Amino acid sequence: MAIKEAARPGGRSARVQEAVHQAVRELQTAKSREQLSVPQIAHKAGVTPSTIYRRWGNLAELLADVSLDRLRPDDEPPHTGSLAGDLQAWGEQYLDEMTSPTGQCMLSDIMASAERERRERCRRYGEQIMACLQERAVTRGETTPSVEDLMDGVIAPMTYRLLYEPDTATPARLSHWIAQTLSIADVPD
Amino acid sequence: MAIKEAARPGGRSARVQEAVHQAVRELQTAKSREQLSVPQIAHKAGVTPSTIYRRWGNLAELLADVSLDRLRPDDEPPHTGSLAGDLQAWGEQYLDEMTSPTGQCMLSDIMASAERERRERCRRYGEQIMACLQERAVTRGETTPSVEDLMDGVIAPMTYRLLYEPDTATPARLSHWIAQTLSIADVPD
DNA sequence: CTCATAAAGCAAATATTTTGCGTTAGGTAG
DNA sequence: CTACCTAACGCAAAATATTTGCTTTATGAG
Repeated sequence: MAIKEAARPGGRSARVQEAVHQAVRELQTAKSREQLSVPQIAHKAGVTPSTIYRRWGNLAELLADVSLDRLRPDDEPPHTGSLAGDLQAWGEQYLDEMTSPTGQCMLSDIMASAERERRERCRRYGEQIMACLQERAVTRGETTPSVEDLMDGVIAPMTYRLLYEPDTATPARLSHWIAQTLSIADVPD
Repeated sequence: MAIKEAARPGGRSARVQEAVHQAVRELQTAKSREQLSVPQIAHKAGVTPSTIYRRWGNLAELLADVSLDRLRPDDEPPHTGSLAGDLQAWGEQYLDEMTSPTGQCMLSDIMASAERERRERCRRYGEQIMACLQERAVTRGETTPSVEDLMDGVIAPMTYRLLYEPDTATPARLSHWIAQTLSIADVPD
């Protein structure tokens, strides 16, 4: 019986996961983090609390899982013709997303997770974007910093401010970080 | 009756806080984060759980409070005669501290706190160090980046890696960040 | 189709968190 | 120094959340 909801062909386990994630997402729009609880989510998802506890361990891990799931790159970052432009374009929409109440919650939930693995994935996400944009630049023949320098020069300050001081995570500062990082493109390691 | 334990003259409230913090610190050396609980801490501190719930709200906030308390600068960062040297010296001991199991827990606990205020304090801590070292440099007549550029160029990548990829938070990379940040000291904003 | 297994349901047992109310410590004014 | 006043604490009952042992069910392999 592979056809159940015509949705995801993942079997029962996948259906449960989807139902729970969905329940979390819906509840998050209505209630604040403080008033979310596992039994409540379980009820909305049509499963028993013990299913959630056995699978995710606790509320924090579940929320982190859901948030990380949402982080997937929706689509390819826009092409602007230059590395600086690509970085600015991608970064602006990312900042916009992450300074919103929803985005800030996502970041919080992810950081609150004890699982090292989760932060790892979060980092890889940024790294993939940087690698993608950098490769485009290389293809165009631009001289570019290493992916590592892009992480340190752009992703790091962006993330730092999103976490510690979201009001200062602005497009203007982003330009600054990009300019400085690209200006040292040819400084050897 | 101001003299009670000859310890801190803060009155009952301060005594309770100290007892609870102390209990947390002791338990943390013996048990893992998973097996810490409010009732357990309360018992060790000689208070009732409701006292802790009323004052801190929940375990996560209490742990964050204790961790942040430990973050206070023990003493003035060492003088080396140059900004690069001061940054490297301070940074190395900070990396050392924060890559340790204890340090990683502190960071986790702080990031898990919902209180924006706490992260704020965490940021100010870094900012104070940078401001201090920068002022020394100015006094010596060195040309230096702004405090903000130091935050973005040194603190941000350091923090990013401590949080997301602690194995790569190394003194060698620190030198790299410092060198690149100081090399753009005279680039106007 | 049948069997083996992993995941879910259920419900009882624990543990934690919240709450109402009485008590105490510390501060302040008289 | 004494007599309040208030914020914080203790206590214990009630409400919730979490864990756990056992049963049931869905899925995939043979």
